[in-house]
Amino acid sequence: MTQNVRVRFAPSPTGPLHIGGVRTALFNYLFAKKHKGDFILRIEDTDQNRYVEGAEQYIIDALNWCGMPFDEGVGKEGNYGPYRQSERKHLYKQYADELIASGNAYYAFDTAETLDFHRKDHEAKGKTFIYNWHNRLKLSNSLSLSDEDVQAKIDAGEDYVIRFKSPQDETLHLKDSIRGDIKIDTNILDDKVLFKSDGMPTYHLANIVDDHLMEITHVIRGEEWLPSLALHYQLYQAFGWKAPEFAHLPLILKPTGKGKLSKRDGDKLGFPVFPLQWTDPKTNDVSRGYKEDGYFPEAMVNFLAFLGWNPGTEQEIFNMEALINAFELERVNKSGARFDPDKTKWFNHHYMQEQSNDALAELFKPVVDAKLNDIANETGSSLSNDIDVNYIALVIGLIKERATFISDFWNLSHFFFTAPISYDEKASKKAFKEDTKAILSQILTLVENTEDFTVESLQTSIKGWITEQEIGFGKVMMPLRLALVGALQGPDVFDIMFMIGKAESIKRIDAVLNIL
RNA sequence: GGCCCGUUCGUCUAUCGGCUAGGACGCCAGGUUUUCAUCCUGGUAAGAGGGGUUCGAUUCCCCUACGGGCUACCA
Repeated sequence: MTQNVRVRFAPSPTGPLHIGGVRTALFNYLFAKKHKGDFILRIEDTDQNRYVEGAEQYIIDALNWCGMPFDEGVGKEGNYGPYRQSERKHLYKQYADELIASGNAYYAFDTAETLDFHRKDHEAKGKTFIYNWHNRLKLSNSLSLSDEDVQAKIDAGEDYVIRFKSPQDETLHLKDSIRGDIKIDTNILDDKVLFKSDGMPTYHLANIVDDHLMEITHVIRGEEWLPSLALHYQLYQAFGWKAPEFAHLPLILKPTGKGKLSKRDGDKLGFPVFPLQWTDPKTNDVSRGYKEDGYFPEAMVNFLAFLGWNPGTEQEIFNMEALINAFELERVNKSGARFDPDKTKWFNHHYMQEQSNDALAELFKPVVDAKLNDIANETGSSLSNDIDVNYIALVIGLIKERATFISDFWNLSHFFFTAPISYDEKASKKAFKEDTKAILSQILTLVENTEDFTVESLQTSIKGWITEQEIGFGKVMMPLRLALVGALQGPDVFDIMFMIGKAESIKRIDAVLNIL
């Protein structure tokens, strides 16, 4: 009987999740769903100093927006809760004690100042201070002090931490599903703090205890945890527990410059690094999000999946279901991936085309209403500010292939809703010639005389007239377009006329005739 | 500094000893659209360097260089 796959995403609520974190969550989610397993959200809030209000809810909202809901976690209690480490506080001490009893850990009383002094002192000599076998006995802990002294210190209420007793002269053989075998000499490992003087466990202890208690089978996390793997392996060994499989994901690097993508890069480099907008509760600074910038979650997920993973085929468009089917940990890369905002846009353009015109119209309608309202206020004219959503959907059908974001819509479609208030200068020079007035007045007559105002009949009558008169198409179509749109851009001229209707078409041609 | 991980077009990547080194984004050119964009076609551009192993290395090993991570009573 094979064990049911259980993976967890275990962020720390120190702020909004950035796309590196989202990618880690995504790979966990894909792996879980691929194996019909469970995806668990555990909040690692053992550092009370770094807790940020709202961060936890943000993480949950972000996962939901991306379409990767968790099966168990905060607010979705399963059989392994609670899922917030702060609420599991009472659990950890006994495990730390167990390690002391088995000789795998010890009490340490060194103050932060002492340790700090040693670190600075070593640094000044070009060395690194490591708290382990080679200097343990010179420091203040239950290995260097007598049992009575230790007891006395504890009884006196002196602060202490519990440290892992890292072994000497051993070679650890670690396994990582992505990187293969890694050998580590235990002599260079330090005696990490497992239990803090504030009564909270550190990440290392809490993580191992919870992963064990929650029966996590695969730990998929960022590469920044690779150096801790040796400690974690040893902890499983010390407890006599079976270790899960580990997979360390490559990091996401800045688009330009050095280092891994950081939370601050977004606002600096002009693209979002967060899935959703985030307002810092302390400073009120707002950081933009993919959602608010107009990205579809499918586009972000698709793009993120390809940062460090690929299916081995030439297919690049994958929705969540397809990703779940294709995903394999074995095909995750080892090297860090530079983040490329341009490619995200390309994905967004693709997913834009897959959206229905009706759904997009619902989203675009408020924008149209607001814009028309602004124009009405500015010009004093009375424009309808309640455009039929079906009309908007038709407009979107004509323009969406040229849009990457919904925010592109207005610039691509304003002439469907309101007459041009000015004519592009360069375009005017190109389109308005001496004979334009004569030509346009003829067109005006044609338009006026078009009984059934359809694209076909307009086409037949205008194109027919042009052919008949033996004038160049450009001489007619360019000024006509300029009259309707205000610039030399946009969809087919006849589509535009049909959409805005006969009266409005006549009005716009007339307006140009008056200024020529 | 120490330890660990990595290194193919500008970027994301394919290749699991035998290829004219493939695809995508970007960029450039042409075509469609007498507009603009989309779209289509084509082009541009790469296995860090040096040693091995091998009939043959981008692929395996070593060294160097470079990049990245970690080095907290943070996760």
